[in-house]
Amino acid sequence: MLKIYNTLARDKQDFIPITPNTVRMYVCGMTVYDYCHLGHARVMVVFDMVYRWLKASGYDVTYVRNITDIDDKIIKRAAQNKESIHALTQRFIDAMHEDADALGVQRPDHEPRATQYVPQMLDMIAKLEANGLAYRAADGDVNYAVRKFEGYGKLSGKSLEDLRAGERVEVAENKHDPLDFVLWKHAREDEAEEVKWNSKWGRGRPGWHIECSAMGAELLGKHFDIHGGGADLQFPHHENEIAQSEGAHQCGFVNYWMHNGFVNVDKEKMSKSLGNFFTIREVLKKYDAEVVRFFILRAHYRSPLNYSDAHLDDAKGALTRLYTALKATPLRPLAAGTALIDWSTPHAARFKAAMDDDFNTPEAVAALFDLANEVNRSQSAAAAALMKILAGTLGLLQRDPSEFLQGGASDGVLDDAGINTQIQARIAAKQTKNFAEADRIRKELLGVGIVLEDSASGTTWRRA
RNA sequence: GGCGAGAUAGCAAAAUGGUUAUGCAGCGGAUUGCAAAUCCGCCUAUCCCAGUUCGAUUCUGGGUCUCGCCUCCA
Repeated sequence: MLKIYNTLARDKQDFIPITPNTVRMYVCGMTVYDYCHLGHARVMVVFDMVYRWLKASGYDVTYVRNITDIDDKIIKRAAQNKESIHALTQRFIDAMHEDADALGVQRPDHEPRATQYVPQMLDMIAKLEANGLAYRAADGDVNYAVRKFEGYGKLSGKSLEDLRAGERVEVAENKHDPLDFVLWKHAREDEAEEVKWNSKWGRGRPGWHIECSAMGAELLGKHFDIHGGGADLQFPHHENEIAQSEGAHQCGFVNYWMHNGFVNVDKEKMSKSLGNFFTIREVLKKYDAEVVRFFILRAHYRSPLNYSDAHLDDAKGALTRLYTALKATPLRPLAAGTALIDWSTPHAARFKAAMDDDFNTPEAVAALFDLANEVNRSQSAAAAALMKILAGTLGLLQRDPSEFLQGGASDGVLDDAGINTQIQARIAAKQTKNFAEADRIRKELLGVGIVLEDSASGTTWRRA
């Protein structure tokens, strides 16, 4: 039985889908005005892992991850760049897809863009207004009346009183309550026509929170199973989504809320404002994308994940051990697909128990290492095949081992042919017992990051 | 200030009311021409103080420290 930590309950709960064997999942995606950083990588990889595990568990999953392509920062950036909103967002959507593909992140079933669902949002705002939960303020904005929604604060555990008492809540005269948030922003003179839509409340554009409520309902229904995102979205974004969706539809919205932890740098949250972020493409210049994916999955998704080169190096070494085991043992030919996994075998059972326990990937990975040990010891083709299939449910170890071990950053000094020439020269030297020469060649290669490994079946190489 | 999460060996990171986490690093052995890889064995832990208990790293209370949210944030 799969258990999921539900932020709403602050506890692990048995996962029971609304419709048997079916899972409908929505994850808050990116605001596309810049390149994705490692924090975004974590959300994508974590929920890709969830998506894969749900499918491996036999569920028919519909996964939606939205794209926010209209918002203040986008408008500002486009103006700075003197380019259209559409050109800007399309550029960074393409970049995001490149990054996601590199990290082995499967495309969600739907990637709705906010700008394509404005009518649905307007519809929803109208419902909220009809239900007495929205009002048009003096400045022309349509706001959500937080005080009118009874359950406000149930996700984040905050009470309206506490929030109001907080020093950082701004007082805005146009709002009935400082915590009221914008559903529809009135059009501003200085903004491009491209960001203005007609509505019964006048020209304008949607507030941020309404897009997720509207697109979730459109693509998954008013009531669905899982909603995910970074822990920083818990409040106010997800709290507001609940207020909007339940307020408009007058029914339950999401059963399980999942929030992943941050990527930190020196124990501080990686963020744009602190300037301590690393973009995915920047990191991928130094590290293999699968190493980055492995680095993310080696920690539990709710724990903080500290980023540093030392940790990436460590992840690389660990992943190398797994691929080395696969390299040494031929796989028993098996068609892909989890239907062939015998979950009763000890390693598979341990792996499954770990994954079913709130997606405990560190424990699942530990099972993989134990399996690698067995593979190395027994040279069992079946064990190697099991290892690869289990890892596949995490999106790992699917490449040819040699590609992984020999790939990566080449310093350009030697190509494969050059390396093989050196290896042949060393074999010749060894045959004449000229070990000094053989060692010299090996040392020379090591100097350019090539490690030679002799075995009964010959000499192979990998990059350090 | 309000609310929440967490403190595990040199580093990273799980789990557990008593019994091996796991990876990297380190040490010893096997193997190797020597290495590397691999195998076998070993070493280094549970922030502090009380309490519950036959027994607590695990539960309870207090403390210290760290981080996050309360403003855009994945």
